[in-house]
Amino acid sequence: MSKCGRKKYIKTNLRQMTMETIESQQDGSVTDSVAERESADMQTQTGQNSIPTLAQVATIAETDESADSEGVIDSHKRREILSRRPSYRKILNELSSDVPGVPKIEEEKSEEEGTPPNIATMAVPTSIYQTSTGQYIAIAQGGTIQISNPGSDGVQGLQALTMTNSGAPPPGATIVQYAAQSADGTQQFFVPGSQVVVQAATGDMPTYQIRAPTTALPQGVVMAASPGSLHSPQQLAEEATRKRELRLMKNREAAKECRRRKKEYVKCLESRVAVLEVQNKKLIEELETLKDICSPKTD
DNA sequence: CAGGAAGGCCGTCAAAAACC
DNA sequence: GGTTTTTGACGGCCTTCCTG
Repeated sequence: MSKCGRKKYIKTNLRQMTMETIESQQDGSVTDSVAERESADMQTQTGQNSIPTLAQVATIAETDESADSEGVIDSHKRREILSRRPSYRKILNELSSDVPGVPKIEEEKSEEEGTPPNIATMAVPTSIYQTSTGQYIAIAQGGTIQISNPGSDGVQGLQALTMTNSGAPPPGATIVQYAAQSADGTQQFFVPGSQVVVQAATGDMPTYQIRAPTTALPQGVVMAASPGSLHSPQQLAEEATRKRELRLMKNREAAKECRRRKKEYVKCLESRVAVLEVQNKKLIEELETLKDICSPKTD
């Protein structure tokens, strides 16, 4: 198996292995779980898994090995074999409802990621726009504008502005416009509600102002209108690009969140394994004690 | 110290699941 | 049934550790 193939194999089977471990322990089988787990770990690392209950994994392993010799892997076939389980959140929440003490994965972000002190409220954004310098502007329901720097991690770096005179945008006229640079060295973003966000171009800490729009568009303004009002192929292309970037940004964040949940899920399973191992050990000891009591030596 | 192996993290794509 | 969310898979980049 190549380095990459091996790496992917381990990644692919991690979740299935841990789930099987938990499920087998839930069956109530009293075994030497430590030895078994170590054995399973070895099998995972060598890619030679042959545990009967992991028929799917074994199939993958065989496919993978034969693929190494043939040099071609049909990823679609893999997908078909690896039927998806419910989401980590769902599994963990089901686990936690069965077993008290197992933490739930909250719908909202956990407190450790908490709200930065400079943000009063984190309203759910209804529109997200990217500026020509890569910054993101999110416009929330209450007229709050959040500006995020691309280099920042997560919500850190978000800045909130509240529009004092935000009226409802004209129906069917959701328009965002952004300019590369205006003549006075500022950057301007035109947002729904006929507002203009102006970014000062100097200093490490950019400043933003909400202004009433001037009658004429500044030089260099690029307009991205709603699809219904698009005409030229260039505008269509820009709209498509904007949509794609928005989708990519959303998916990037979703992937981050998914990985965070996955880590939490794995942590939870590991702690659960530890608890069950202790339980198992106690039960074995209890069994031995009872055996001693019930079968006294006959001399 | 160079080079390879191993593993972690990230962005992206695509498909399944969930939602409305 | 269309849209959004979630997640497996993949490839790339980076770091760490080990070996010659």
